[in-house]
Amino acid sequence: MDSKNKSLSKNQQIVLDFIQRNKKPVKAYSILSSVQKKGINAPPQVYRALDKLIEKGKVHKVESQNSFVACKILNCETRHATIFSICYKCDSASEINDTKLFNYLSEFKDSGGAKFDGYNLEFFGTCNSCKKN
Amino acid sequence: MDSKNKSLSKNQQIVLDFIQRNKKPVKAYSILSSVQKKGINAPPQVYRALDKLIEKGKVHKVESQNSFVACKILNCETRHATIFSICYKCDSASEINDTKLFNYLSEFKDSGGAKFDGYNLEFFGTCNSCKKN
DNA sequence: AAAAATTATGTTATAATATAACACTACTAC
DNA sequence: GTAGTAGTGTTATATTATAACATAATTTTT
Repeated sequence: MDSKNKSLSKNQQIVLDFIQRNKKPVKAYSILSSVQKKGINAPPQVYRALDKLIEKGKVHKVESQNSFVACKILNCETRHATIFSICYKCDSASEINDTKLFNYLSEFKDSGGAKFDGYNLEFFGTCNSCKKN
Repeated sequence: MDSKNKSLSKNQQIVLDFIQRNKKPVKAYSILSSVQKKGINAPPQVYRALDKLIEKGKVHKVESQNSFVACKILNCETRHATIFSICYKCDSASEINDTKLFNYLSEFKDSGGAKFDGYNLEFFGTCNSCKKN
């Protein structure tokens, strides 16, 4: 077992393993049907695992797709500060790890001068592999 | 009828009127139940109107809430370049109209140097009225 | 180590969100 | 004036997510 996953429960680990095996974001019911052989039988088991994995920063939800993707940033703790680029042709999503943009958004203040607690940014475009085709 | 809404169909106008009357984002089925007296009876009628209103830039979808809000930016044509601040206590959402941030995101390039076609940014925090309470 | 509190699991049922498919109508545009 | 496009109405169904309840495992406190 991965040392950084030590604190995960059985179902959380099963769900995370599956998500990590996929390059693209996966849907909750796709997770469900893929882990039924491991003893996870019903939607609440998947959604509960997802909730905890998101809390722990292991997984992010791609809001515009209702899908879930593993965080590739080592020891990511930023539950609520995510930046994705999403291909509208093939639905692939990759996390953007751009320090300057990250800082810009983290420091951004509302009209009253107060910072926000978090953000979710999704860029839409054509991914490199779809551009070639 | 509002001149800038001239090209809207009957159902589109009914749905937009309802959304505009609400300060907060509204849910599709809440729209449905509110416009049944106007002759809209079924979900597809609402979702089709929403799709067109979004295309026309009159309405934006708040992805993290599955809700819909009227665009307050005059003659907004930016279907796919939205910035919201969302209160996680009361679920209110307001569109942020910050030219500098807008430009920053519009000019942002992926690792291959290509611009994106659009983006959706949602900031999360406590709105001013919830801060007071 | 026993009691209490927290976290996780398993299960059934159902709520909430969204679309497919089909028949028909209205409105452009040439 | 007919061909094409956009809009409407309807039924049924697909997809996404949670409520509610019973039980078990783990951790924390005493």
